[in-house]
Amino acid sequence: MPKSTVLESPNQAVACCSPLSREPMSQRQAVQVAPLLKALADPVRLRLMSLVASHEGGEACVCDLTDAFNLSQPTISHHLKVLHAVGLLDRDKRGVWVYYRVRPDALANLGTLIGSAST
Amino acid sequence: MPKSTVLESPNQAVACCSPLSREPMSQRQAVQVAPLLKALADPVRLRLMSLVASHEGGEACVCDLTDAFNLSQPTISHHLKVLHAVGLLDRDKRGVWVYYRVRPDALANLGTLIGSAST
DNA sequence: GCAAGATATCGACGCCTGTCAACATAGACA
DNA sequence: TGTCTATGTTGACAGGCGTCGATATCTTGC
Repeated sequence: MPKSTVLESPNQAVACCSPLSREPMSQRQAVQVAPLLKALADPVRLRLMSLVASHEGGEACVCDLTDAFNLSQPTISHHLKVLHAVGLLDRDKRGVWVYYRVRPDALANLGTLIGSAST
Repeated sequence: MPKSTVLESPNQAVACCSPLSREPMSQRQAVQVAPLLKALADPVRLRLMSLVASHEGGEACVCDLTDAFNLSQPTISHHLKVLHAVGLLDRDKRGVWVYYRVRPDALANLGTLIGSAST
């Protein structure tokens, strides 16, 4: 049984932070949030997130995604792994296929932290 | 050589894009937006943005910022240049001091693009 | 003019990252 | 069992990035 050293995904850490412009961000917060943005800060991963999010049913299998790029399958798999590691994508294996789905609240929390667009 | 290919700052490009989850992002859009996120995807630059945004008057001079980090002055200057290059920070030199200010709408546009996830 | 201070640029150094080819794994089906 | 297909992992490579010390540029004041 794992001990309770929490080891939460970066996605979890964002919800606790007030918007960027609200007050000076602590180094700890910045170190937690930066990996999330770094995961998004790539054209391929941005399109992957968008493709998955806008795909019918809110999910897409890898075979759908690889066709949209002129990249090798391992490269796409690598990018999906990065997005999954930081908690932006959920992974669901059904039979031979693996379906990815945008994690609820992940993008919303990030958007709030950056823009506080809610105002 | 190409003529007047407008050369707008990445900041401008974000406003035109619909939210991530709305429809599949084009490669062109992704290539335009990624640099903005990449500029934010660093703990030091995240804190710099936050420090400037929450500083009194909405602006801060470099001397205020360097004190908040255990980093050399050239390093801070480099990070500020990155944020300024993508249009996230405005730069205003007054006398010997240089004041940085968060560019209006920059963070808001980014937040809107990222957030507003699938309802 | 010169000196001092604030900020930017340069050159170099390790480290990280995106990409691929090759291989590995795992399920479906005969 | 074995083969086929979908996906992940490994190892390697080039290029990008964060950091620093040294240096340059600019502004104020003498």
